[in-house]
Amino acid sequence: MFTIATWNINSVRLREPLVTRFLSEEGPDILCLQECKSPVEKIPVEAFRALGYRWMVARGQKGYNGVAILSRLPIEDAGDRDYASLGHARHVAARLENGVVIHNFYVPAGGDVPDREVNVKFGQKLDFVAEMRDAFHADNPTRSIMVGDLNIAPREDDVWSHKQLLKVVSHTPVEVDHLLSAQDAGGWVDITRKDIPDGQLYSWWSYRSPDWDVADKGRRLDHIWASPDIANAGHASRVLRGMRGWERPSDHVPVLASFDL
DNA sequence: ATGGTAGGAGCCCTA
Repeated sequence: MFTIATWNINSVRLREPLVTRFLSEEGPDILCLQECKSPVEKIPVEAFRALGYRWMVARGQKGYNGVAILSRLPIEDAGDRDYASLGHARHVAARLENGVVIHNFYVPAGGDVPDREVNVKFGQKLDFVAEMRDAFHADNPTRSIMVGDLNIAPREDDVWSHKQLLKVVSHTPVEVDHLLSAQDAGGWVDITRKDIPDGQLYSWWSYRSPDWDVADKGRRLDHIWASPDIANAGHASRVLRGMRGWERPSDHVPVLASFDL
């Protein structure tokens, strides 16, 4: 059995103390980070190594994006793909000794206007997810787990107001269609919603909303999916809402799951 | 219809 967590950290260097606190308190076997905003060589690996996280597979760039997989189980680099040819560090994969492959994604946020004719970034987001769909269709993933900040909240109960967010990037029908097509192409099972099927569930609250806890205008942007052959092994999903209230928090909180593999 | 906050780089971009 192992546990896996995904967390958009919004600067791994600034929030090194939060990462070490989380690793100490929760002790996931694998932690997938997004928005590290750091070249790989400047990620504070020694602090993580001191807590037993001896392995890291990462892709980075200065200032933007960046994905890393920290692990206290041995992992090897399983490559990356430049979805939508953006030249961004938004995907990396690692392989455990038991053959399970972990994909860590940071899907583009997509800008403010949900129209690719007037907002290039929205088109890039749709293209990115369409290429994920094509890759999953071609690869037919098995013994695989995919996690990350997908920047799309697919279900009505993944947002604070379905009606008010229908034209807000992250919950528009075209984005949801793209995401569900990618999920379907790989046969991926949404482990978080398999375990927590009912009710409002969020992993992100904007920095711009003070009083985030009371207002609770959240969205579920962070996901853990499993290939269909191992979906039954996934269980014990959690979303650590309380961490949004930590000092100098990320605007995202960790999502966790366990796998009996 | 608007503005609200945060991080990194470096006087503006992205989220």
